Amino acid sequence: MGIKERKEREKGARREEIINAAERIFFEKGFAPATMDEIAESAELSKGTLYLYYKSKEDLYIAVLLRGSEIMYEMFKKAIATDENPIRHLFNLGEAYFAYFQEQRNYFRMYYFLENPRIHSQVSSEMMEQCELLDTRIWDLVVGIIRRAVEGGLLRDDVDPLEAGVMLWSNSNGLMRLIDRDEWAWTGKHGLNLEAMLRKANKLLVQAMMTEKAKASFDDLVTPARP
Amino acid sequence: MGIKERKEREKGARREEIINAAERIFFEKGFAPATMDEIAESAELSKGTLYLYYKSKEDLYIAVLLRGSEIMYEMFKKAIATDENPIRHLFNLGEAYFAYFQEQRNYFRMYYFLENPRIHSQVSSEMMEQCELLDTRIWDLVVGIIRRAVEGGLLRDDVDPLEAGVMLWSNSNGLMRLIDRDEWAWTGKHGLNLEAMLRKANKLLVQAMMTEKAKASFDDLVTPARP
Amino acid sequence: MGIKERKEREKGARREEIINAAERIFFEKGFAPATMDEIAESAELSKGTLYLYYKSKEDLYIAVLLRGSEIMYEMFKKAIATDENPIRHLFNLGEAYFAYFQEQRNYFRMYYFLENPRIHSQVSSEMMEQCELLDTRIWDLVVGIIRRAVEGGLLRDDVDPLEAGVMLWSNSNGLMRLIDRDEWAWTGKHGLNLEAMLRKANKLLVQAMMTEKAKASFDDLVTPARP
Amino acid sequence: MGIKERKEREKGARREEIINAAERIFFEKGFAPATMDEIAESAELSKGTLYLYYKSKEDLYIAVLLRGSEIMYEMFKKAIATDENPIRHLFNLGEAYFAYFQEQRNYFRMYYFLENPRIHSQVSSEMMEQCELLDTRIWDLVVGIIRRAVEGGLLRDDVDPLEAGVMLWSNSNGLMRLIDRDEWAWTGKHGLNLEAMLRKANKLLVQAMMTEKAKASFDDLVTPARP
DNA sequence: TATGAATGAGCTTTCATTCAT
DNA sequence: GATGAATGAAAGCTCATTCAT
Repeated sequence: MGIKERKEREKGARREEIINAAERIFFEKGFAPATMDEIAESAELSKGTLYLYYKSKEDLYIAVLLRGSEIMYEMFKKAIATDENPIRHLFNLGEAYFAYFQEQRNYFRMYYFLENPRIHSQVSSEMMEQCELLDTRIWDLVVGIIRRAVEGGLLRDDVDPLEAGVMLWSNSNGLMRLIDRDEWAWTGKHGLNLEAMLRKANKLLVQAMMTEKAKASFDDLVTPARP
Repeated sequence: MGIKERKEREKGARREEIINAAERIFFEKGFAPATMDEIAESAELSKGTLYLYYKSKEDLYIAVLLRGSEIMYEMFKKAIATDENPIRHLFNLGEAYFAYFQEQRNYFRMYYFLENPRIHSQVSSEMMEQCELLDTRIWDLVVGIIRRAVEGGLLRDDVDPLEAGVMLWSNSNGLMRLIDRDEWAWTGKHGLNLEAMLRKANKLLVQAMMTEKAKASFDDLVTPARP
Repeated sequence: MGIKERKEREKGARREEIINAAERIFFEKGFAPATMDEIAESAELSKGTLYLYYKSKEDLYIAVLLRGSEIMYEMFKKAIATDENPIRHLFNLGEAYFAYFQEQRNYFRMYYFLENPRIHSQVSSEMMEQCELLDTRIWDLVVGIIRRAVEGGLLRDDVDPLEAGVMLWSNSNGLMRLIDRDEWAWTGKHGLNLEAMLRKANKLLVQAMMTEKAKASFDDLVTPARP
Repeated sequence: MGIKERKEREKGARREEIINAAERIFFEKGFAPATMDEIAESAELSKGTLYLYYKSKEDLYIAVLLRGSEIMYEMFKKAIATDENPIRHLFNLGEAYFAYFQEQRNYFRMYYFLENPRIHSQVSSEMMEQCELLDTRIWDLVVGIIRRAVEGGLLRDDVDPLEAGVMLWSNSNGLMRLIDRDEWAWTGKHGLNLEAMLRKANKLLVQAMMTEKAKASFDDLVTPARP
């Protein structure tokens, strides 16, 4: 009975190896320029074997992407695994997202390059489902935090948790893309500190949604629980 | 000497025709799926002639993009060609950008697809220069408005005009991309009004940068000068 | 000693199952588009097992074909298992072949697709032998009938039984292929009744080979024995 | 003005060269095993150029086939370009078809291999039209001869010209395929003269359709006009 | 200047067959 | 005997770019 299990394990391991290889190539070249030949070679497998484990190049891309989302999810969970107040958690999430952006820049880029609709339309439904599942889990987490902040009287009660989340998220993305693509231009030529701006903009948005009471004790709220 | 001028004029006209054709194709298909054959056919020119006027497919793409920036620049200029106060002008610029996003969606998309690093790296230096020139003109305009708002005591004097501009711009972009790509998901499934959110977020950011005095007369500042 | 027999029986049964599956797939898709994977799946066996029982895809194709020939042979035997006269038997065979064509169209088509020389050259010698064996049995049967007709003074004695058989058979095939492939064209566009033509042509050929005596009593000869 | 013509001529010549090369490869290997690479190499052209002149492998196959049909058409026209009687013309056509079969065996085979429906469905409409045009011309010729024979009182007036033509043609095809595939078996092993049988069967069919008057003077009718 | 024929590298996917377990 | 993972060759088609005319 151990045989079946071992086979399962090996199969899983093989899938891992393939993703590892695909990751190396996609990170380096992006989607279109990457070739299945390169990935196969990098995985030290035949091209045919790749297709034994993943239905298409697009699926493989998504599989790598999912790994990135998984990482992000874990980072987010850890960011709120404290007994701090929701506002603090919200800032923690912002920091976690920024850390993800900085530490896992390759995944971040893959996610954005995903915009190419051609990839989107070729992905198998299984992969799609996994994507959506993970997406949902991440959003649930974020929205949950904001809701708690509203319920706790820290954010104004006319704040829609999802709306607030989307607003902060898209604001972050706008600046992150800037940092990713043009940091040299803005920082070097114009002396901007884009990272600080990102934090500032988010802080402004959050403050604008806070109740008067919360604003009054803002420093307390956003100071790490244990210095 | 008239001959030389005529030749110049004709050359310019031919370049226009080519961009017109390229635009039609790129708008319809995006970068990669568009082919030089299609563009040549649409321009009623031979493929070889295309290369006589533009060095590469990438250059052609950028040429179309530049036209979009030109349009944006004109819209921006018009948006501040009133004798309103700078805060009002700032909101006008925001609206102009949103109008550009809505009315010139094709250019907006082309601009973002530009992120693909492959395109970036193949563009000729002449094109690059033109891009930067136009970029500068647009940013000068935006930054100028914000500077005047600071100088006029409407925005706090610790506000860096460029920083503020970039912040508002990237915040807008983040939400615009969302609208462009996933509006159906966020609006349909979750009932969000992304357009309203965009305006709200920008307003919050601007308010957060306003002086107390300006905030007090906010409604006056942002009400159109003459109804 | 029972063990060996059981094993034999099981082996035979397994071969049957495989042919059943191969048949389903080949009938549906033809030779080239059918894949060993599909056949294996349809047989609920592993691909490797297929190769344990049949040397190649081609062999499997021939194995299915043989089953078709077997059916044809049985139909032919039944067609002459009456105590009618040889001319009647000859027409019975013609009808049997047509019935085979109509009822077992899939086998008929497989047989003709066999013309592809690629298949031919990959078949194992064992399969080839079986093919020839069955072929011989069928031809013996046909030739036997014609010989009896000659010996019985119904067909002219300058008629070579094998030659006559081949003539009738190839004439039938020519029209059957037409029916199978292009019936809609000839029937629909030109109003031909290809089935009637097939019968007519064969009848003409047989009549042309009959003795004067037999021709005189043609109607008696070809009227079913018992109405 | 000569330039345009020369270009036209060269383009035509290039198409010819490509067909020549395709012919060599298709004759040797058949459709599926032939590769565009081989054809390109044989044509001393790049693969891309092939696709400049022909839309697909299938189209190229049909183009070669059309050449075969053209040859057949010319042979048929020549076969009846005498002032002989229609019955004689009919036999001439039979001989011409057999000559085509013998001398242009490769084209004959290509035509039959065409049965593969996969080829059929991929052919461009222009090619299809050309095929049908040529087909029609050939059939018009055959049917015209038979009609004249009926009108001249040589064939019975219940003979449908098209039906008679199809009957003779499919009968011929049945035997030709046999000759092409299995001559060695039937001739070598069983001593049949398939070629003679083909002539005999057709003769029997024609005779069976002749009027009594014509049958009486059969020898006169089918003896070449000028020995 | 304008043409358009020619190039040829490049890419994903399929599948019969093998072989270690 | 049975498995099924792994192979790797094969193949059609596209397209940006060049260059002789």
